[in-house]
Amino acid sequence: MENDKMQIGEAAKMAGVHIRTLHYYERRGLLAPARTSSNYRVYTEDAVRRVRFIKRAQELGFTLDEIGELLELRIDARARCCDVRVRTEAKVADIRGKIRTLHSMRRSLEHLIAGCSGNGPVSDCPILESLDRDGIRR
Amino acid sequence: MENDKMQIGEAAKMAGVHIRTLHYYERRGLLAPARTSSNYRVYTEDAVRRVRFIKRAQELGFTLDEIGELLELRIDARARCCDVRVRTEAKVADIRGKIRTLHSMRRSLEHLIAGCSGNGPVSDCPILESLDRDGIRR
DNA sequence: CTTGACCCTACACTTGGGTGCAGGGTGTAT
DNA sequence: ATACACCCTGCACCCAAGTGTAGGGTCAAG
Repeated sequence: MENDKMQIGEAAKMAGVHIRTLHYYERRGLLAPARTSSNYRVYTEDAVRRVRFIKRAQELGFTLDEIGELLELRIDARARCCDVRVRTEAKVADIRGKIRTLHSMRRSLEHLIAGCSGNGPVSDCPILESLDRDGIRR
Repeated sequence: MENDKMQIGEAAKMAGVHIRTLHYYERRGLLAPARTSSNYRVYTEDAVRRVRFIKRAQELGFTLDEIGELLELRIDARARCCDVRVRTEAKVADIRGKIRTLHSMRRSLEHLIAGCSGNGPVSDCPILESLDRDGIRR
């Protein structure tokens, strides 16, 4: 019955994070574990699931602030599914923008590489020359 | 003859950066301007070109450390063009990896959105449920 | 000779997500 | 009773690439 109560070390291990990360999430308001009489934090399996939720949302590109909002939405009974959907769509748009930027960076670099034989002294290097002379090609 | 000598304010304006950025680059070892007798920094047009080089390389995704290496290569007479090319190719590989990660993040989020009607209370939201339950889909 | 624009250094602060360490307390097994 | 693993707090530090601010010094024009 009480076997899902654990100390911070075990909770950290189960969630796959550092103890200090749990401290940190608590400071950020993402966790609020109970305490024993000797002031030890007590975590439940729910808390561990919550931490896994946080890590997965991070992998999906959400910041801790955004994750905090998602967690609050979950608690707010008036919140609607579409609130979550809108945030997720905004994050997708965000990611699209990052991908576009990286694509143009990659194109520019590939262009530079194509103009470089790889031989000769660095003084003749067309890559360095181009960085000297040109703007970024988009 | 001496008309390419300037103070930090003018150099910053010409390079399109903040004065404090030039201080910072100097601390990072990317610049080493001469000094007047009253300890004012003196920049040449070469220095301004160097700063523009730095900014362009940053736009291409190089860190200041990597840019420092590129600048040193330029000075090293034994350095060969292919040294620069190798670094550039590594950066392209790096960018490819970032793009792949972002693509998988986007796919996962789009998958979540597709499963969400946008209606109903948040307690039924498939997006939050999925974050609770699943790992990231790649 | 004073005003204003410019410069100097050193230090602290920012964002985001933590990590490290010191100096203490707790709990249990031997 | 003491060794050992575990926990607590608070402060400082890390990365990158800067920005902000205080408290001074320099220089030219009016």
